[in-house]
Amino acid sequence: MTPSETDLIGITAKGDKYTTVLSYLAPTVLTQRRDFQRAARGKRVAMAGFVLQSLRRPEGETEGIRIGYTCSKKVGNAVARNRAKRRLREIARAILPVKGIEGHDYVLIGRNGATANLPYAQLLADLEKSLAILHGPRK
RNA sequence: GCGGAAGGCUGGAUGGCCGCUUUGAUGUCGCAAGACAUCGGGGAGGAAAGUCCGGACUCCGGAAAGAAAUGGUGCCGGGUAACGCCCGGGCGGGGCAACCCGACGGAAAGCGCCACAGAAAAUAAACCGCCUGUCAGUCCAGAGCUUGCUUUGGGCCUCUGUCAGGUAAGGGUGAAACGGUGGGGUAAGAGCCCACCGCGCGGCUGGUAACAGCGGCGGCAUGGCAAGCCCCACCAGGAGCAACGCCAAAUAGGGACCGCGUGCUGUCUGUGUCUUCGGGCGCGGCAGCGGAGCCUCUUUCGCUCCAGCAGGUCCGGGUUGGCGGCUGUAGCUGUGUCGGUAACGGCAUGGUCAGAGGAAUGGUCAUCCACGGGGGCGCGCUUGCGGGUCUUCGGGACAAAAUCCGGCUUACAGGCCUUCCGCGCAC
Repeated sequence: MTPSETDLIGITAKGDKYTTVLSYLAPTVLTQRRDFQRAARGKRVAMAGFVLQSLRRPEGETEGIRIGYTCSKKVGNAVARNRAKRRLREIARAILPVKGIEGHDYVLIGRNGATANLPYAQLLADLEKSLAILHGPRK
């Protein structure tokens, strides 16, 4: 995990191969509890299928986009939680490398029923919309 | 055909695009660890679940035996690595049957409890009742007179009451009332006597056994609850893969060895020193004795300590990260064959391809297939049901590995198969 992260940073620093090697830009996944707790203090946007939290990390920490997923027991049993997390991962994989902003931590939270059942296109659109709400006024 | 009983299988399919994880080969980069690319292989379940039992494995507790405590199991025999599981059998209960269900050892070791109701809930007792006797009245006869009372005698036929005794048939209560039914017997009754049933004891026969059958004896003793405590037999040391091992980092001050030092007695062709040459004293090694510690206790064996310390050298508890443990073997399973009623076991042969780790095994779209609802068309007939076809809408049970096996329990849409039972119809 740690070597891949440094490698990724090395290549993005060169800059030029941006579009061809999208997979290089795959966001690092959050695992530590304290990262989730810190992100929870940041901005949040609630959509029908999920809740998005976002926080700009302080200067000097690791670079790149980081993303975490949370599905509590409110979402359902283990099968329902797994399905919700997988759909959240898919929309994050499709949107974040393009629309996400360097140096931010994002946390996607699953919602009971909706995350697993809403149409996929709506989830994609909602994630774009929520990122625009988070980053829009600042620019 | 309808209604059941038992057992087993299955748990959507195909394709396009985009991913995740593991692994093999090749290539590129890199000192290396490794990273990336291309091609190829693998990637949830019958319950993966509940975490309820039994193990494997790992660590901890000095070893073994016994005891106590605690917990569990509980008809008999077999299977198994083991089990509280499975198979077969017995007994009891349910069902017309197929079949199903069973905390199924002991209540004459002891304690405790048995609500309400009822006279009485356990060394039996006696409320109503039934019967016998005594006395009084009633009854019969006589006498007196105030003519409905007094008194004398008789009787026990009828009834009423008091008292004394017999009885437990009947009544009523209850989940349960001190054997049941019938007959004899009696003042009324009663195992008081008899027959059958039940129960107990001992015998024979069958069975490995649980148990069953047969005939004998005993007049009947032993109410129920052990799912209240308990007794008996058997089984269990504790904790768990977040076990545990290794590596690195930073950190904290624990342990081992060396040095100096160390109960008593004996011993040493060890050694130092003193000597009057007998030996004394010190140090060291070994043995014994005593004391202390070592699973809750006891015994035996074993181990450690019995003096600590200014010092020197080495190791490193817990934490974080990484690697291992980690998936193939008491294996599991298909087929054949042999033994066994069966569970299962032996032999031969084939397959065995999840291994994540804040946790992959997917996301999405299309078509099809189950299934459900609506509508159209035509068909059968028991006239409002059956099945056919077309179209449209909905729509996919329960539930996701987390060290691994054997079980149990619980959840589960729809579909499929086999065997058996009862009823109806036809032959």
